[in-house]
Amino acid sequence: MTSKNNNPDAIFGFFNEIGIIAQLSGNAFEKTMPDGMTLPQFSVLNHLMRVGDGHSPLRIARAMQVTKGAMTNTLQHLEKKSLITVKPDETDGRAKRVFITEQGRQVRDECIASLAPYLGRLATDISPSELADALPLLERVRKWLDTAREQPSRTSRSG
Amino acid sequence: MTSKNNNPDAIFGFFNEIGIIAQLSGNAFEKTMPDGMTLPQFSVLNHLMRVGDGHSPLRIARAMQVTKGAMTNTLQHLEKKSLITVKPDETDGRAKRVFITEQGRQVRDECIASLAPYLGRLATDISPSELADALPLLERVRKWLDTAREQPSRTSRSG
DNA sequence: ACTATATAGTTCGATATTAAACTAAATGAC
DNA sequence: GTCATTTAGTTTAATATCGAACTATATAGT
Repeated sequence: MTSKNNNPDAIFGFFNEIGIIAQLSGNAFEKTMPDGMTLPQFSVLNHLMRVGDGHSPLRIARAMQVTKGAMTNTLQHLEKKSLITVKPDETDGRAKRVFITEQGRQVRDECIASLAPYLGRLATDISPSELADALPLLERVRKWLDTAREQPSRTSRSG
Repeated sequence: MTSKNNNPDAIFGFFNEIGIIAQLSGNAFEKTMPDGMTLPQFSVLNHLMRVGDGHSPLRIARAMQVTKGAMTNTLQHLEKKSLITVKPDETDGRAKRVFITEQGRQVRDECIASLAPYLGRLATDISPSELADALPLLERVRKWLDTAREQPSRTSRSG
């Protein structure tokens, strides 16, 4: 009887798995992290290292696909731990600029290091190339969702 | 220089996309939902319809891969809205049994119905069969995470 | 029976998320 | 220059999550 329309089922199953994986992997991640490092905090730290720092909170929020309120929260935590510094933007009085500190770099490196054993175990059972093969579809889905989200109001983007 | 070790990158990218998709799809889902229906609440409702009701909160929590605390919270919300009823288990004084109400069934059906247009738009751009093709890998990853999670303590499972 | 342990569920504290209201500064109309 | 609109960031109120502490019941060992 479930063959009536299998489309919804496939889509549903897909997003259901995605949701559970996100949750389980996030938990596993934070459990391997030193201190009280959380996934969003690490993501920002990692972002600052990869694409460079000095950008505005809003720009980082868009890159991470979270709201600016969420980014304010995350940045406040990181700043309290002295892993980043936030300075006012000289040329724009309402903007700020985010910089990673030396301590922030160290912590980020430690996080990556402490993650290695776990990733190694994962790679033993599920080959990274398989994961890589799935990436194009995931990116397509993510971009579709991102676009669909902005269709109604067409705010933001291109920040 | 990023070619030094591409394994972590592939794995990282995979889970990063997964995380963002989970977040965006969850938001999109809740935006199309009537009332204040949330994804976890709907998931429980849907679960009760698909596998049948009368099970314990802990069993449902395990099926959804969340903690029992999270399930307590979700069930309390659903019960407040009269979408489920929770009765004591006759044969086990510390357990409860969860039942979906008639109103719960209706709301669940309305949720599915209100979701259809969105799924239709999605299916136009990304074929459901592509999503279905990705399912086996996702399931494998999910199960791996689930197993790895329980390796240290070996609690629960098989509820 | 008594005691120790395990299980079911709740509560608490920390974290996160969104959406919406709000403040402050920049930009544009005129 | 003045006023309206947009943009950057914060704050607030819901919701959710986890993990750990806690209560109550069941089970096992002796």
